[in-house]
Amino acid sequence: MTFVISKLYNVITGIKFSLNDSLYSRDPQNTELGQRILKHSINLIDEIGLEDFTFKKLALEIESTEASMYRYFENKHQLLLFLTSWYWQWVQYLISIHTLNIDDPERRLKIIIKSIINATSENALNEYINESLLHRIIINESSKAYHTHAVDEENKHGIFSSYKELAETIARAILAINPSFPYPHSLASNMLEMAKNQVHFAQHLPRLTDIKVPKGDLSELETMMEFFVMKLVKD
Amino acid sequence: MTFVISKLYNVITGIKFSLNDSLYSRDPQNTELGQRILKHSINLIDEIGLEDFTFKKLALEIESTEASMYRYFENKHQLLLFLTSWYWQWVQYLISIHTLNIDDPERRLKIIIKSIINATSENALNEYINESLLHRIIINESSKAYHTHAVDEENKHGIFSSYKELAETIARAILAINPSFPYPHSLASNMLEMAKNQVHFAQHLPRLTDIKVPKGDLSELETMMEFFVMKLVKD
DNA sequence: TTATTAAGAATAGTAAAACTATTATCTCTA
DNA sequence: TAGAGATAATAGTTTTACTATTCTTAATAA
Repeated sequence: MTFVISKLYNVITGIKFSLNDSLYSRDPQNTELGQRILKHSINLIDEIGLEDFTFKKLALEIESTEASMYRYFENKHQLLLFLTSWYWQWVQYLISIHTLNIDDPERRLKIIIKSIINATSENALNEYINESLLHRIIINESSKAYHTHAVDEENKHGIFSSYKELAETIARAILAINPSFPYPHSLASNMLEMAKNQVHFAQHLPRLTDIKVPKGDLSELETMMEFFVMKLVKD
Repeated sequence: MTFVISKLYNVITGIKFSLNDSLYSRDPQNTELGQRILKHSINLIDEIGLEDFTFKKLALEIESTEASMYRYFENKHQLLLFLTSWYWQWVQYLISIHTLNIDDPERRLKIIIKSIINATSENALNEYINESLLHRIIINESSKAYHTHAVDEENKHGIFSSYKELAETIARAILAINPSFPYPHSLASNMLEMAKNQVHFAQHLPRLTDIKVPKGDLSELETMMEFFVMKLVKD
């Protein structure tokens, strides 16, 4: 019996990404407490927002201690960086799966758009990350990850590489359709930002958008994104 | 002599906008200390970033007290909201001047693009707001203004109306070119966001863009924005 | 001229956030 | 069974983000 419990203690379930060392003090994916930190921080940030989120509140939720949180992440900003990186790797992973045998460049790009937008509804088959809530955090909080005075320093440590690699993937797909398109990287990053912002606007500042997101249904966003991207990319 | 000093004390110089009541506790544009708060907060936020910025440091800079800062703004988030609102009203004002006698819709939209991008180089003729630094703050920090758990509450109080009115102006200009364009508001907000993000990326995460901003020269951004917008809007 | 008001300064707090350090305990593994 | 690694428990410190109160001075209105 104790054997089962002690074994359970170390079981790592589902998908796990290799993330840059600088995104944590100790990799939370590898321990039970680490996974609980991820799970509950996603719940709590979604619930009260990053500003009001503290390690003390998180520890209370988990029934652990503040000090234990600090063994995994230096501060809540690093935790946010971890969560966003994880998310972008997840999107990258979904794109690679869904475009595996697709040769038509236009179909590829459309699948990429779909993957960016619907990453939330696919299940990572790990128990500690709720992609749907994480998606909401990405929409609401992720811009804070790179809008900071420490961007350059953090960038040197490779903190943003998953985001940049995802943008590179999209840029390549754009060029596959139109090799002379002059702004593939700008369009790629703009697609990612637009996918976030337009949902946020639809939900909070509806005069800033023309789409609706009824009950989280993102199909209007997908139609619009396709319209924008295809009109721009095609000759 | 005392007369001159006491009179100087109350001189309000240059342009002044009427901003929503909820953006301050006491309108900083109306007093000497208020103007110094605006001026030095712009300098200080630009220098150390919003995260490290505190009213204590600001008071030290101004040689006033923390408590006095709180008589103008409830907290630093409200100060950020004030600065961003001021900036968007400033851009709106520039657009209205520059498009005054322009009837050709395409020329109008191009002037709008130019105004959004080059708002920084025009002088407001008031001494307490440095538009160039403020523009950098907008680029680096303004997204934090509406990415907060209190968006809905703040939106109810009309906090974001200058941004929304500016977007509405742009949307109308888009429809003037192509009345059947299906996403005028989304394109308008995306233009504003893109103008910020692409500069930020060029300066800090260059793999996310194709433009360069050498020594703050924004001409490549303008060319790209025109390309994107015109290709999308025109039939 | 004086009384009133408003602006700002000075002082002195508090509560919470954001950490850090130390020691103890517990469990797994060698 | 000893040692390593993970987590807990405890107890701090510093800084931030405020609030409250009193005092002084300047502007203004009667």
